[in-house]
Amino acid sequence: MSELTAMPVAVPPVDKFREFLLTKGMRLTPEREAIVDAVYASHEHFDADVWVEKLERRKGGPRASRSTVYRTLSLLEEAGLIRKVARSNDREVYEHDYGYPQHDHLICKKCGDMIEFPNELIAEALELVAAEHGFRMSGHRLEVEGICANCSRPPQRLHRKLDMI
Amino acid sequence: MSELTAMPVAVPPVDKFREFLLTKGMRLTPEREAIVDAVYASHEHFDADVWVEKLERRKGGPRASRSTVYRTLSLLEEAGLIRKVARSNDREVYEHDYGYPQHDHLICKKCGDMIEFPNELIAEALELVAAEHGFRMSGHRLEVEGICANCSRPPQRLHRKLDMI
DNA sequence: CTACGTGCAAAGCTTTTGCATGGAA
DNA sequence: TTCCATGCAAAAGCTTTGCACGTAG
Repeated sequence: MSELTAMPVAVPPVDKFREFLLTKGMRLTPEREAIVDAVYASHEHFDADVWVEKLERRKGGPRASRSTVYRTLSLLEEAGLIRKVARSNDREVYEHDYGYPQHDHLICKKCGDMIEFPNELIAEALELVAAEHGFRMSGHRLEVEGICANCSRPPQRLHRKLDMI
Repeated sequence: MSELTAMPVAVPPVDKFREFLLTKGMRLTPEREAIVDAVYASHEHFDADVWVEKLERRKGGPRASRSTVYRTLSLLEEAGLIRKVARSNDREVYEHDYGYPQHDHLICKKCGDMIEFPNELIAEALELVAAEHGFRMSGHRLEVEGICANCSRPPQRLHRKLDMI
């Protein structure tokens, strides 16, 4: 997630989450808080296993079991804090959906890289389509598949000068 | 798949498939043919299990095992005859990608209905984005999520006249 | 005292794979 | 004879769930 800049947010994710939980009569436990913190510590894409690995046998700080991680990710999604962007290696890939501008992804079939791009144009087009169909749109998932610039470039030698001889 | 009209195709799917298999040194077996026929018998969306159920213990006509169905669907996808459109109930959902105009889907979270819409605008936007990034696009998958017109309409009585009293 | 949460292990699912058998070229 | 394919059953992998135990309120 290198191209787009994070937007400053008024309410920190944790608070947003606590709020959401309240409306459902649930609590912000240390485990849940640990997961939100972890997830929002960086803007990288991630899957459930990333946090299971880090939180299950953690030394310092609160731990969280595999079940709790999965359960909490579902809650975070429901709360609108994260969203599923794609599938990779049979795993759901998530990213922040709060405090971050709308975008979609070009996914390289070769190296697996995910390139973000802002999607205003597409979002507008979708608004139109939805309106036409009386469809109350709540979100979308767009995965564009292909080969990225790097991977489609023919392999080059490290020392360009040699080519000029 | 009710909104868009099928386009007449010069080469029938089976032939297209046979052609594809040839280039890979593979054969069009009765099992494979049965699966293509089944898949192209209607324009409905489908998942692997649909055909496993129908073909595994079929009485008349050629059968095909679960493995063969999965393997053949992969081949059909590779051949460009079908494509994955979405996931539903943890299953990949496919549709025809040959002899059918390009489109994407509005998916109703309530009734699960998938509404197709032509996607020229979006395709164009994607061409642009891809070009900007030197990305060689080979396809995309767009799932628009929300509530369809039917499901968002408040429940109505069958006899409208009663409402007019 | 009641309701919500956690962790563990087991179950659930779809999809993939190894392997022996069978058949086309 | 030599590959390619099939079918069966087992494996793989992620994700979900049942259950007993804790604990906040």
